[in-house]
Amino acid sequence: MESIYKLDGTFDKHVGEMKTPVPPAVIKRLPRYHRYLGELLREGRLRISSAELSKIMGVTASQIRQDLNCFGGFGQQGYGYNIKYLHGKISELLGVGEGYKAVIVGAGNLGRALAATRMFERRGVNRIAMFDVDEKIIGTKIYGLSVYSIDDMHDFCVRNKVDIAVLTVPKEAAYSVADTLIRAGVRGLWNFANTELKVSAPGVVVENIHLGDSLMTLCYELKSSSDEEDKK
Amino acid sequence: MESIYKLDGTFDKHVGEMKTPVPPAVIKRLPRYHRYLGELLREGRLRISSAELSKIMGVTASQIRQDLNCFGGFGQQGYGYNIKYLHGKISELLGVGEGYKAVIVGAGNLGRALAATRMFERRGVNRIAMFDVDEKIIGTKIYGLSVYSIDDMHDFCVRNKVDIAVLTVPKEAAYSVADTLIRAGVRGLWNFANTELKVSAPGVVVENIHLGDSLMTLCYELKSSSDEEDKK
DNA sequence: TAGATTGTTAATCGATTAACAATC
DNA sequence: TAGATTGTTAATCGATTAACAATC
Repeated sequence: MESIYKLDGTFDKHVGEMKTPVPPAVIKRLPRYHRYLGELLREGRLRISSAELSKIMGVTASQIRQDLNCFGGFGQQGYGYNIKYLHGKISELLGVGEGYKAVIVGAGNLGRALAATRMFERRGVNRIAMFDVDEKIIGTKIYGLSVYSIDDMHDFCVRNKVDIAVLTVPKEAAYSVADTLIRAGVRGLWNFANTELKVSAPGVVVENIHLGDSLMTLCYELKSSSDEEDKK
Repeated sequence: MESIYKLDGTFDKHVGEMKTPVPPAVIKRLPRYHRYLGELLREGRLRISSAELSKIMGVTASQIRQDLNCFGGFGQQGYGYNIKYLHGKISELLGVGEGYKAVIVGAGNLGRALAATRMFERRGVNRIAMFDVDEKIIGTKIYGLSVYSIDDMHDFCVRNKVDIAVLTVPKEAAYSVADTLIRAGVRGLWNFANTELKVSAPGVVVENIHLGDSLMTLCYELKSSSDEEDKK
């Protein structure tokens, strides 16, 4: 079984031309592909077929091939997909390795929890500071991250060209904090405040997290599954 | 402008017959409707038209009417929707008020953060305990919740008929913890461990949370929006 | 070469939107 | 009643699956 893949992970075939705009449904699935491929990579696997990946991920092989083809021919007939190459390609598409700089605003429980994870490094995002209003913790370090006064946030973000802000503030504060951040040039808001941030500033993107929605979905499924039991 | 709605929120029209199975796309939207309607309710609003709600939520009025009609005629021609009635109906559908009992497994940063929120009460879910392996915190209380040894988890869950477990444990522990919980009769797993729990036990439902996926999506959008800027 | 597996087209399915008659 | 707004059907759009020819 021969391969056109070279050792350095490059590819002989002419690929990578972005064709039509990538469907939103495909984009939503990319992080999941990225996760699974990363795992396979860590296991030392070199290649995988759409059929095998489909079994692992619980989707159809057809969907995998269709999805990956939105970005150009990543695979090779008779061989499958090179895991390292594919993982790298998806990383690229998702902006891993862009070296984005992030700050965490709000050093409460959730802020601390996020400060403690390796989630950011893993995706090439650098956390460089935390901000809070609580005098007692300003000046301290939380998991290696310095906590500054929220009064210094604007200047800090301008000076350090911060790309992303993680909002773990009370919902009453969300809009004013977001406003300050956007005026300081921050373009990505990851919002955990208990409100849906709607921002119209051009070039600014927001990802609203609603854990409560997920809890509700769980309750719904729990209820549905009980209802079904009852029917029997 | 008259109304068929009575003061107690009931409804004269014959409604509520569940027709065809509700499309998954609609179910995914229900928590969001629930949130917005809850907010309108707190603002003291009594009724709303699909047109107005569509503006607030950023979806089409057509979709709202289509969605709500999956569950029966909740609205009234010429009047709109009664907010209290509609909110209650969606609560019911989602299983709010079923009085589910939940435990939090893992008293790390995220576990604490979840213990501190009012997210559970708000949705009628009662947290009744936390579990951890750390001797130093076993026996203490975190935001009013007693922390027990994970060794006692099985018996506790059986005795108290626990419905839902929130997993904030290291990913290495996730499967063994999940296994213990399921054997103790827990039927809903809300999984924050950094791995996708696949459970085949009948009647057990799992909601996997991958915050990292959301961060990646944010990076993707950030990158796309920069790319667009560049084009100009 | 023969076998495996992709890339891609065509068919199916489901979700969204538009339009308007029904009706409050 | 007249105006407003739903419920519902039909049209459109997008996403998924199936199938197979291309090709490594």
